[in-house]
Amino acid sequence: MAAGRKDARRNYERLLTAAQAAFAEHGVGASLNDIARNAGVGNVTLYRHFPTRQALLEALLGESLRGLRTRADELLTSPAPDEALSTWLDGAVEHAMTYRGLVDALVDSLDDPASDLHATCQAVKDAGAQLLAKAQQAGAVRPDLDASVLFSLIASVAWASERTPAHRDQLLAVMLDGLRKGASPATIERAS
Amino acid sequence: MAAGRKDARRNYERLLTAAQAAFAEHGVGASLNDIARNAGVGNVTLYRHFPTRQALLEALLGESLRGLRTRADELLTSPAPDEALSTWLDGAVEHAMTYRGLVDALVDSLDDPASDLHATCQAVKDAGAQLLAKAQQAGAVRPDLDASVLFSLIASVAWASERTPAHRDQLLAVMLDGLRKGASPATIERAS
DNA sequence: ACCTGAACACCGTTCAAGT
DNA sequence: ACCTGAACACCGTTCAAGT
Repeated sequence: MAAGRKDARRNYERLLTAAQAAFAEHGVGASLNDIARNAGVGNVTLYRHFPTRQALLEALLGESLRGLRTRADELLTSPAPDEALSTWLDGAVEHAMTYRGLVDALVDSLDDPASDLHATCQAVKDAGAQLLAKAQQAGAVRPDLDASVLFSLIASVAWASERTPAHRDQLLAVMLDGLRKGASPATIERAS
Repeated sequence: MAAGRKDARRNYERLLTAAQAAFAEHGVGASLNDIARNAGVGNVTLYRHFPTRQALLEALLGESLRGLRTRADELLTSPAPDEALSTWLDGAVEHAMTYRGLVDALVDSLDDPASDLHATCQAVKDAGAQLLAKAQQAGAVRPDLDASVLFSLIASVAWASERTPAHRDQLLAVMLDGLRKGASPATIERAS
């Protein structure tokens, strides 16, 4: 959004403001027509600036989500890798709960290289990978997990917490304890 | 569906068959108009038999979901409460993954007493409650959890597993280990 | 009683023009 | 260049009639 006509820039900003309000109120499934109308703009103008819903989410949340990577870099210097990972996971879950339904979009984007949110989600996943690896090297976290599963864990806790906010702390606690190398071995017995 | 006109009964069956196929293919968000059309029936006929989408899901899955309660009763006699709970949770997660998006409907129904799926979800939750209590009494599971959180845990694992089936076993393993009283019980007060 | 086709108010997306 | 109103094909839901 560097150059361009003055009204174009103004419309871009108006659309972001309206989208932020709509997503906050109705979740990420909010009507795009409503967003355009509330921005005082034709619906095609919205589509030109943001070809997909993910593009809108990326514009609104990309910077803040990529901030999780910076945060991970800081936490990598921590002397307690277990605690560093826990702290980071707590923040990641919080970010994934920014809007209702956001976590669905994030998970879908990670699978879809064509999504406008893909690179951002990948950055979050990579940030988690580093903290996970360090905690695993320190023997604080079970070794049979990779960053992909860690992303799923964040998403699952965020998804459930979004629906039942009162459960958030306990869901997180169960996940964190489950990540730690327990006294009981990792393998589970499935009915055969 | 005991009495009624012959064509009404036939339409009811046809709708269930079409709904099952549609949900299996497109998830629980499948078009109701499509279901009616594939059943060779007017759309209003669908609405009369099944006033809501949840009513359709209840008709398709109610019996099988309530089977989780019977299964829990059986498992209550097991001498290993920890294993009994794990086995039951594995099955509950499986049931919640029957259709794409089903877990969303289940969680919503539990919160909403007016939902046609509410009683069924409540039965599942109650079934889990018994196994959870027994495992907690045996000291095999952390005491700071109730059946409501357990339901959220099932739902969260089912939700993530549905999107990434390859993660299912590991997500379940992390949850099960997190449920167990770990060697690092930060949140658990010890009575010594 | 039980059914149906057609209408209604939405949705996302794309069109043909306007300045 | 950048914009807009109107159209298109959908959706769930409800209508006015039909047998």
